[in-house]
Amino acid sequence: MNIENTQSQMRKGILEFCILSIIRRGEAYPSDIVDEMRGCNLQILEGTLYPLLTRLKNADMLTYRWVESNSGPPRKYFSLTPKGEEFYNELEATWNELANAVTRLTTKKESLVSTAGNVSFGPDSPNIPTNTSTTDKQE
Amino acid sequence: MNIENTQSQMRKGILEFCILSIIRRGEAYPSDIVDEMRGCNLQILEGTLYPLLTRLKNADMLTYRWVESNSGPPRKYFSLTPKGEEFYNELEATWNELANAVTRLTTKKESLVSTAGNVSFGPDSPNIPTNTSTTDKQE
DNA sequence: TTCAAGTACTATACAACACATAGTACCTAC
DNA sequence: GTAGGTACTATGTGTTGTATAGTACTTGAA
Repeated sequence: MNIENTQSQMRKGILEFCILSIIRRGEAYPSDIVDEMRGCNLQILEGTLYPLLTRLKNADMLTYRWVESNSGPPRKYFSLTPKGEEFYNELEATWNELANAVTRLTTKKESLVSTAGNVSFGPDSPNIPTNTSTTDKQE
Repeated sequence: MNIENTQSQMRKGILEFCILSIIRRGEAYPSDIVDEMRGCNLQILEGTLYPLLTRLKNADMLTYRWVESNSGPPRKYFSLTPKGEEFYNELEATWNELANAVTRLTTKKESLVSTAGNVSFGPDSPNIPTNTSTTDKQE
């Protein structure tokens, strides 16, 4: 439970969305995409991107065409299919809902919950430990 | 690659953040949290929440105290530890960065990439298929 | 011509996590 | 004391990002 891991989890959820967004603006091949992402402070690795593109292609969200390069092997330039466009739109809606929900949650004031203070402890509850803040591991 | 799955992936990354945010406003027990999340259109299930809380507690981000209920067994009321506060602040910063990055990506205009049109096809490239839009599965 | 270096893509094993599901313990009420 | 509800626990599964190694093509220099 380190911070890097959690940050990576956050990124993870929106990777597809970001990649589709980049491709949506115009054909792109993997290195383009990596550069774009990095330019927006979004880490992504080859080992992540290639499988993801393959998955999207096999789901008929993307197509590609081979384009020769003058500095190395040919490249796969990806673009969105109609189905991919539709998918992207749904993801965009989802993202907006999510961002709204987070904003609502994090900006809400306190004292909506926390009725716990009114409930009295049970002095004779059979299995309830009496210490207020427990630190015992129980796995 | 259905939309529900991807939406779930998006949620996944921010679950910890949201839960910490709720607890941060005041002590809460699991059902409180589920209700709060649902109230913000954020689906979460028991089977997800309980392991997550246990993980956070074992990482010393949360503590709990037992509080008797007058309608069932006693409840674990969770609250943030200092370490948890710190963790939350880092997550908040990460979320803001991420949200910014997505905004930048999705609102960027086209025509920054897509220089692909200028590159000519190689008619004699050995292993390059000549069809423009491929649909072959290759796994 | 052949060998090295760089670029582009592929394949495989691994770890983290949400989710589904079943199970246990406690409480209240009839 | 037994049934039903609430709170929490335990285990297995599928998806997916990541790490790492490997293959194929191109260019350029010895």
